[in-house]
This record gives sequence, C-alpha cells and structure tokens, in this order.
Amino acid sequence: MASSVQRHPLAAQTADVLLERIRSGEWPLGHRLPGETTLAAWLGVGRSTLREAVRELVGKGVLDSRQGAGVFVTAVDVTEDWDTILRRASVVSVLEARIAIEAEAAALAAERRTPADLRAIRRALAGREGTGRAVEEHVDADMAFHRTVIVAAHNDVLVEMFDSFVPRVRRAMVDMLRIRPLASPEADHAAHADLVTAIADRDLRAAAEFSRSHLTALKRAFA
Amino acid sequence: MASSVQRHPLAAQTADVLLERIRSGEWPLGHRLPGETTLAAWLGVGRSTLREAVRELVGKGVLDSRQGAGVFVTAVDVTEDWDTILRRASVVSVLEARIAIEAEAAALAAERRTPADLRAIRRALAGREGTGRAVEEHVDADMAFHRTVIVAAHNDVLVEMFDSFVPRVRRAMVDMLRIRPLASPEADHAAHADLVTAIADRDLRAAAEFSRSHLTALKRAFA
DNA sequence: ACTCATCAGGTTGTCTGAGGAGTTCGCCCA
DNA sequence: TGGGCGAACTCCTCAGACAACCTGATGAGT
Repeated sequence: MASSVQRHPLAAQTADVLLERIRSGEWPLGHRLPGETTLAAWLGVGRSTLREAVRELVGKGVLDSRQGAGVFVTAVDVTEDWDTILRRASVVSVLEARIAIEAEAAALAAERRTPADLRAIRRALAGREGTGRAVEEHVDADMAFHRTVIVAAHNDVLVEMFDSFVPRVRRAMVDMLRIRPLASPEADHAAHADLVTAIADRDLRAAAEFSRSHLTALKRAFA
Repeated sequence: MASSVQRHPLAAQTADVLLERIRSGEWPLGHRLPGETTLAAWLGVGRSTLREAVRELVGKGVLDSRQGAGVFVTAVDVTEDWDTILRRASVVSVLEARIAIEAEAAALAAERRTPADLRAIRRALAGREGTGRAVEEHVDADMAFHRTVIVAAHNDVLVEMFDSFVPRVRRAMVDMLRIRPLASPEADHAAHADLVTAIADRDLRAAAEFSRSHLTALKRAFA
C-alpha cells in the first residue's frame, strides 16, 4: 500500500517507531532514551520533529521528559480503556475489588472523617431510606451513600476507583433486584446504619468489618 | 502543595490552556483553531512551543491536525485515564489503594491458589532474594513477586488494578530506596516468606494480615 | 574521613527564521 | 455556466542559537 490515503507526517511516523521500540522491550520501563540530538540523527529526522514525536507519546502517557535529565519510559503500553476491562469482567470480580476498596475506605473514613463528612454521610443514609419503589432510584441512592463514605476517607485514588465501578455495578444490581428483591429492607438499612455508627465512633475495625460483611452478602447474591 | 514542586514546561502549560478552552466550549467539536502563528502570538509563546502543545493534545486524542487545512477539535473531553490520575495522586494515596487490593487479594489467593500458583509464587520469592545490589533490579523483583500473589487470587480486575499502579509505585520506591535503603533486608524477606506460608496453608486471615502489615510499614516510610 | 560548594558536561526547553508541501477559495477566461 | 489556475493560507520540517536544568566529579575546608 503505497502509503495509505492518509499520509502520516514525519513526526507521527517517528512516534510510531518509538512506540514500537518501547513495545518490543528494547527500551524497558523506566529506561532513559538516548538524547534528542543523538536520536534525531539516528532516525534521520530533525530535532524539532523528534521532539514533537516525543510530545505525542507524552500525551499518550508513554513517555515523560524531565529538563536536564532526559526522556524516560513511563509505560510499556498504552493503557487499555478501563471501561472495556470492567465490561468484560464478571460481576463477582468487580464486587471483590469493590469489597477491597470499600472495606479499606471505611476504616480510613473512621479515622479521618470530619464533622462535615459525617453530616454528608448521614444525609445520604436518610436519602437511602426515603426513596420510592423504583429500583433504579433505590440503587442510585445506595451508590450515593457508599460514595460519601469513600469521600470521607480523603483519598482521591479510592474515590476514582469507586466511580469507575459504578456503571458496571449499577446495571448488575438493577437487574438482580428486579428478579430477586431484597428479603428484608429493614435489615439492609440496619447494616448501613451500623456502618455509619462505627465511622462516627471512629471504630476502624468495626467500620471495615460492617462494610465487608455487607458487601460479601451482596456478592453471594450474584454467585 | 506538591504539584508546585513539579514545574510545568511552557509547552505543557500551553496544552493545559488549550484543553481548558476546548472543555469550556469556546472551541466546539469540529471547530478549526486559529493558525499557528496567530495562536502562538496570542498566547505569548513561540511557534514551536505551541506546536508541541498541540502535539501533546493530538496524542491525547483531543486534536487532529491536517497539513494545509488546520487543526481541528476531535473530542471535547479527554477520558481521564488512570495513568494521569495516578501520576497526580500522592504516593500515600496510591499505597493505601494498593493495601486495599493486596490484602484482599492475599486472602483470595490463600483460598484459591492452585499448586501451579504456589510454584510461581515461590519461584518469585526466590528471585526476590537473589537479586544484586541495583535498586531497580530489587524493586522489579519485588513487584514481580507481589504480582504472582495477586494472580493467584484469580481475579482479573485486581490484577489490572495492580498493573496500573506499578509505574507510579515503582518510581517512588526506587527514589526512596536510593536515599534510604532497607534497614533490615532479612526482616523484609522474612515478612514475604510469612505471606507465602500463609497462602500455602490456606490461612485467609493470616495472609491478609501479613500483606497488610508489610505494606503499612512501607506506607509509613513515605509518610 | 567526611561535608559541602563549585564546576563542567550533557540534557531538555524555547525561540526565530527559512523553505517545502498541502489545502482552500476565489478569480479569470473560455 | 463551467473549468482551470493561481494566490494565500495552512501545517510540516529543518537548522541554529541560547537559556534552564540535572547530574556526577572535583577539590577545598572542616
């Protein structure tokens, strides 16, 4: 194919060459690339062109350049879209990951929660109870409650992880609750209330335990 | 704030400005940006700097440039990918998330590990000990060991999460071990051996506990 | 023997000027 | 009216110069 319809500019071609070399393992993770001038001469392109190629890979998150130090490999491959991973994964797998995150977050929340956090959590707990009979509404309120707990842990990474789980878990829960409604809404609500109490009491162990047991029960419903 | 320590080069700052302008809707989807010279003068930067900023956004998939035609907006919002989130997050935050995942994974591994898993874990444990004095080498061997444990949990989501942590954690650990080497490599190795024993014995609680205490100690070194 | 400032070399960052290559659009002429 | 043509605009590439910065070595001082 004599250079397909879309002719790649030199910079883009150069970026492809670099990425290929990284993928092949020639430049492993954390490795420093040869200098700009060296590399440009080696590839037969101008320094500006090479710099633009590097920039493109920086934008992809594959490279990172530090002035005076060099250009380093920060990822061996372009990170696969997280959504596709979760979509492919089983609900049980996702729930197990959710258990890991929420149990840890519950303990951290018990340790770090501010009065404002506590107010938000209690408001969400009340909102959880008051919702109508629509399944979606109930699930959304439940998710919102769990999120307030994780926010109280004051850890951005945990929050981001939870957020990325939401779409997948939400759909699964809606489907399940349609087929098999909760046996005892009162017990379900009590479990959540226990968690709130543990966080309010700054009881790390109890918070983690309540969170874990509640979600494990949920997981059993899917298994 | 930690981010002020990391000085952004002009090109990166320019990329941020452009992205902000796109996000705000000033340049809607499909819109053509002003020319290089115009835009560079308008932003008060050199042409090549602006070009590098554009390249970075091309790498992110937000912009697309066609020779002779112009630069066009191809996406309004960049899918906040995990790499950038983790890069921005503090090491402690990432480690707390890692604790959550690994403690859970350790318990699951104790429950589900196959003989093959156990062999892989033990082989990685031996590899961890035998490495030379190079810091990178040691960190890589350590990461490889922890990964085998998570693989033994037989949960793809957990593995993917761990993998996405690796680049960030790896660099932080290398940097730290350079300035503050391990006080007692023997104790460190013993902690890992304990974890392996617990997994071999199918002791869920002990596996989770060893994993948690080990990583918590690591977290303390960064805090 | 140890600590610290200083220096030199190499690296990325930025700007400018020049010319090449491609696209677009309107003008002119048949 | 239709088609060819070219001017004007755009991005693409290169080269050179200088600034900002990091790293490792060197040497003076303690």
